[in-house]
Amino acid sequence: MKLFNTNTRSIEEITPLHDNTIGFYACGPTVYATPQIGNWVAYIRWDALARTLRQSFDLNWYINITDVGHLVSDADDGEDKLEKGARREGLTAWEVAETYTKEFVDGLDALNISIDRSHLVKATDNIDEQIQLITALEQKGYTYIIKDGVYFDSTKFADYGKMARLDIAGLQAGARVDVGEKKHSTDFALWKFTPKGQRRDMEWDSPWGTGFPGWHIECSAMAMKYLGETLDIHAGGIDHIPVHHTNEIAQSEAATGKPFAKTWVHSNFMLVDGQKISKSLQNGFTLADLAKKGFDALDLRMLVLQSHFQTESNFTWEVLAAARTRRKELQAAADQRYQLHTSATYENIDFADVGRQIQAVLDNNLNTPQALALVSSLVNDIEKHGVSQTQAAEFSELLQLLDDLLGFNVLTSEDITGEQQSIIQEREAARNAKDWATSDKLRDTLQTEGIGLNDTARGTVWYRL
RNA sequence: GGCACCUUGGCGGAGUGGUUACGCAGAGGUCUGCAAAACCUUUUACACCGGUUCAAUUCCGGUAGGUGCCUCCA
Repeated sequence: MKLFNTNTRSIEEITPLHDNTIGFYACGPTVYATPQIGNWVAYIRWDALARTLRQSFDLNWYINITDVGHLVSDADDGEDKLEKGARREGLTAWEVAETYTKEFVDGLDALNISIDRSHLVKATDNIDEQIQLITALEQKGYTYIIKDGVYFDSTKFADYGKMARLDIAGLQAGARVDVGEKKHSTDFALWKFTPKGQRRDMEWDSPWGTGFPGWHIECSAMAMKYLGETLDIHAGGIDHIPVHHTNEIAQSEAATGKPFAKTWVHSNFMLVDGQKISKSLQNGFTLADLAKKGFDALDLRMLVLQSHFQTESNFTWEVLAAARTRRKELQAAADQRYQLHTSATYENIDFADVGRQIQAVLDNNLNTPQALALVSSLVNDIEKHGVSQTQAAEFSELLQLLDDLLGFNVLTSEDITGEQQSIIQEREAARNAKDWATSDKLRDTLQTEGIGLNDTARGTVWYRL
């Protein structure tokens, strides 16, 4: 497949570094609060990427759980988000991490995100690896120690900020960066010391003193531990480009002397009502907020996949409702696998070809909107022509492919019950007898059971409301 | 202030140097016991101004407006 590589700003063919395996690392959540829709966007997109990659390669996908060390400011001062969250909620940092890690995993389940749950790796389970990486950097002379921690000297890494195209001089001229004791504004903490006389919920011994790892080091340490020194693909939000990914590249490549990742992909932001998601606007809706309004998490999945990952997208409740309708139409088409017709009157759809087309557009820089356009055209054709019994196998194969690639779980819906089948037949009999009262009453009965009916030329077709 | 991006029909959102994207929503009609579906029609989509070209929404330049990052964030 082809993918836009932020590092080169061009679309490139993905070819595995080793055998046929793609090592894929996506930056994960800091588990200190309930994830909101903006957070989910990236994981939904990376899931689509993963599903597409699996069609061609063996995929080895990891996401980190940042359960320590993410400071409230990239300036390396300020508090650890976990410790702050803990104080806010009267819990320990460990309890906060556990609570929100569970929420994250529950969300992955609801959104049908296909990462192996054992590949969700925690920063706190990999402290030794982080210390080892810092040690390697220290031995190569990239670090220095000041009062509050061990820092990476960004000026010793020649290509610092290359991917982000940072204008270091411009950054340093800006008055907004408070350098503090750091030697340069772009230097960053590798290890932070627990302040004298304090105790943190989360702290570890290290060669430099008791403390905790910086935010950036965990990603490098875990990515390289699980996937090797050079990753095939590293993903994250576009906001990570200038600081987090810039620092990951610097510390990883300084330590190994090898490229950290071959391909970098970045997910653009989703706005809400055209504005950025922020606490003050209270527009950071959670999956629970969606559920309260009667939406399924998969409706959000549809909304997100309707736009391309590199473009800025927009969330409104109206758009979410449109996405829900679109998803239900897809489900209704899939449910016709239980209602195959025997008539030769209707045109056969070339399901295999549709599948190939969908794969092709996804292989072309993960064009999910075009894939969904093809799906919708297919849905229209199915509504029009139905699916013939002679095509049962091809149709099932295509539905399986759609579930594999897009993850809407269309194959999980069950056939209607025998009782419901009988009601449909009774209604047919009533209609033939022109007993409209009975006919309508039976239709209402099914409606209360969540089944809608269409009386098509092929006969009555049911769908789930 | 520095850097980058965007501007497509009521909303969302692809794509293309000359052909209906697609979805949702609205209006009228055909059909139907009704409903739904289907079908037909409909509201002359590509910010504006120039340029290149036989031809630009699609390439180039400018103008206007918007957004993002630089500061927690996907």
